[in-house]
Amino acid sequence: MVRDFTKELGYLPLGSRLKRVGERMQAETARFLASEGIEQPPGIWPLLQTLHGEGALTVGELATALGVSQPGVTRSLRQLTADGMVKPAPAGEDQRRKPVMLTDTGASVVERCMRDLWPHVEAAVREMCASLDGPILQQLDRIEEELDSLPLDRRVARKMQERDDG
Amino acid sequence: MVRDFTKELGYLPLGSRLKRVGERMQAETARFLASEGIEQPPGIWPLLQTLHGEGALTVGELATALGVSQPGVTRSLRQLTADGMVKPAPAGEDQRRKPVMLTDTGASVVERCMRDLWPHVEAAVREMCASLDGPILQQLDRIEEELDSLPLDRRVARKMQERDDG
DNA sequence: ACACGTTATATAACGTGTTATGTTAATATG
DNA sequence: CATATTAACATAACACGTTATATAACGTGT
Repeated sequence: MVRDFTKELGYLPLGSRLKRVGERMQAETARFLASEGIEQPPGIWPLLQTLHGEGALTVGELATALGVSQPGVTRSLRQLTADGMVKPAPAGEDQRRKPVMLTDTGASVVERCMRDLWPHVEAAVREMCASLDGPILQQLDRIEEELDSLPLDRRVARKMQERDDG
Repeated sequence: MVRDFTKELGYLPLGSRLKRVGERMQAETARFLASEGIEQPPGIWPLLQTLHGEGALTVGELATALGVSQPGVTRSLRQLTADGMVKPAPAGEDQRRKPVMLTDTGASVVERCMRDLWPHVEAAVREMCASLDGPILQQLDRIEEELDSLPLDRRVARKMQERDDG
């Protein structure tokens, strides 16, 4: 068995470990969503949520708000447009600016998530983190252990079940 | 100005935020390393460190130890071989297995990092996290604030300077 | 009116991760 | 021994992020 060097090097690999744990949580959340019939990739939700909250935004505004690159937003919007989730919004005077907004379909998908799914995801994550305390490295250790013992999609599904039972 | 929805949704976007902060720290560490003449991408160091600690490992052993996909390891090793950092290791009886090990060049690069660079990176990260306390979401908020006020490469460079001065 | 600098977005190219698949070697089974 | 199954790794294809660049639109100064 190979030693796990990331645990031996203290704070040195903190960035790497944060990234790994984050990706793992995103993947497990996506697995749960897929089981609920929602196939959008994990990274798209900050964008959809922001559009839902703000109404119409341009590529650049989204990129700045989300802290991602502009071509990445362009690409995501191209896909979401093809999926019928977003559409061009009424433009102002400046023809360079291309505001977009959610379609009715997109809005109803986001609203369904906000009403039916996110509360359980949030509760499952919060509950998993509730007993965590101390330095961030220790908290990461513990989150990894928790996910090893019960992945996030299973935790959320259990939350849904409690709701159905209660 | 667009509202930052990730901060409003509590624990829901924890995975996404962990990933973002982790990537940011990795990018800033890579910037520091580049300033020291080391151009290996951030993701390669766990692999190099593991080879340095273990001697020779196969693709599958590395993939399992690092928690990444086997083709990803294959690709990384292809590049590292081209860079002269790793080479094939003496094989056993099983002709399917292709163990690799660090070259002398690779080992000396890793050792230079371990001796001269990682201690400062680790100290900078540890110092940045030293005053953090409480739930992980709050710690992430604080790390982001710390990185906003002084990026990691600048923190490490400062650590190097203190060493030079002291 | 025109020249030039800046802004907004699309596109190109690249890097880095994954899953799926193909090939070869080794092992298990009847 | 022959065949089926599994293991190990390379390769193919794709997804998703980035930086660099191209193009169009806009603003400013002369």
